Amino acid sequence: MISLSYTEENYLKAIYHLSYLGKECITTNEIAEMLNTKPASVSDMLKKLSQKEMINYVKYYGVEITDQGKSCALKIVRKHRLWEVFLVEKLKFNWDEVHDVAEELEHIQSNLLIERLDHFLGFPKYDPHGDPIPGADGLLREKPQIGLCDLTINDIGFLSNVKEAGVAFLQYCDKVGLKIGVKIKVIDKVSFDNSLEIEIDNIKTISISKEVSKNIFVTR
Amino acid sequence: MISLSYTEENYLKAIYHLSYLGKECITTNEIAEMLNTKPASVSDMLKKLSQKEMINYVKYYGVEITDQGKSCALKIVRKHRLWEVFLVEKLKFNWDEVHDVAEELEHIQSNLLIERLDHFLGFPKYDPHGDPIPGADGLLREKPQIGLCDLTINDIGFLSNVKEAGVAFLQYCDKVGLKIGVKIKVIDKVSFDNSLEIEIDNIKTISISKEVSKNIFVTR
DNA sequence: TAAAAAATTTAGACAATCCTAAAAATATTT
DNA sequence: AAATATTTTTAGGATTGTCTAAATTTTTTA
Repeated sequence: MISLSYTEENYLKAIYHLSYLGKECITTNEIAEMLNTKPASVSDMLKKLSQKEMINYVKYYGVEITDQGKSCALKIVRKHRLWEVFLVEKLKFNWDEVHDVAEELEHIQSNLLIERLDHFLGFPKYDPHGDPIPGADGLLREKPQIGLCDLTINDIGFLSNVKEAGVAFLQYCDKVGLKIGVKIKVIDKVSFDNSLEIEIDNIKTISISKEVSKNIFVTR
Repeated sequence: MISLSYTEENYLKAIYHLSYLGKECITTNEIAEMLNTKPASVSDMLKKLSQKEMINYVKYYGVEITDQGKSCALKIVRKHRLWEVFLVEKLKFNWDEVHDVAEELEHIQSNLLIERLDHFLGFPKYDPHGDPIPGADGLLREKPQIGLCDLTINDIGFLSNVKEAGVAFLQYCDKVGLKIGVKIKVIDKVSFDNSLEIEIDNIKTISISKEVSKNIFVTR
């Protein structure tokens, strides 16, 4: 088992997340932006991760994660999401408070720890934001989900996932009643700005902007 | 609040633990040995910790922890011991498995996390080895305890603490039935090698060496 | 398609932390 | 108290990861 430093883990995770968005090729600038660092630092690190065969790196062209790299990244993601569940379910954190702490906890090295934690939490399948938790086998089982912005009038879905873990966004969701599991019905779509009028749990109707609807996913 | 790096925290904690043993002055070599590093590295770090006013450092003479340093160290110790309780109570670790993981977890930076963890665990006063957990106020409340080796024949005590967190020692304790809370009665003391014959919980009688009895503490 | 703009990499420095080897200070022994 | 031994510090170098500035490559634009 190849071991990665704290920093290498963070780079690999960023590359994983970027490649997860369907991009075929990830650029140096994207990584730098995601990690709040400079492109020059990214270039240095790409060489190292390439040497460790976590990525395929072609100078000036871009980066692609290898199977080994993906497997390592998924282990980190698994830890991150399990810790998020712990923080929310057991320690009563709000879903907008967990990210930074989980960002630290995900680097703790102990298989026993993480398997026991998984057991303790009752083998959860999703984290507090609705993201799937990779299994101990390193597999990510996804449920098919649709962006709220892609629904049409009278479509119904159940809120399954929010992308964008920012505090402001999550607090906004809390405020208007957008929680994992609520039933959402699209009442109207304003073609001018692509804002949506939606009904939540048959109770209340609110209007949300395109920016918000892009970050919310539902299952049908 | 002055912030310390992961490494600085480890040095400070080592200095705290060494000074806790009643030493007035801690030497470079002792620290190096405790941290499995070289004296030269220790000298470098002492300069830094001295600049941050965590210690009083007199070249060639030795080191003394300041009030500020002690307060920082106690926060780390608090985190370490709370995590140990979590691992044993909630995740069903054995007491000989917790040290290394807690050694990592103690560096996670989040007051909210540690206060919520404390709450979740029911505000425990002692860790799985019987060591007192410093309060959120940074105070360490101790119970008076006596080394098992200092008891005399027919004395009775309750096992409250084991020093020496080594795996081998803790597994030995498990094997012979020495757990926190058991009642110990001194049956005989062999003057030749200072080994003890003790009765545990009125049930069984075993013989333990001086080395073992030195690491076991009881309350009366 | 040639020039300009943007992205990327390299070169060289810096900070933290570690090390080895040598120098300096302290402690011990005779 | 001088010689020896031990401890501690300094000097200088390695490593990891960061950065800025300059050089290089790719992309865009005119």
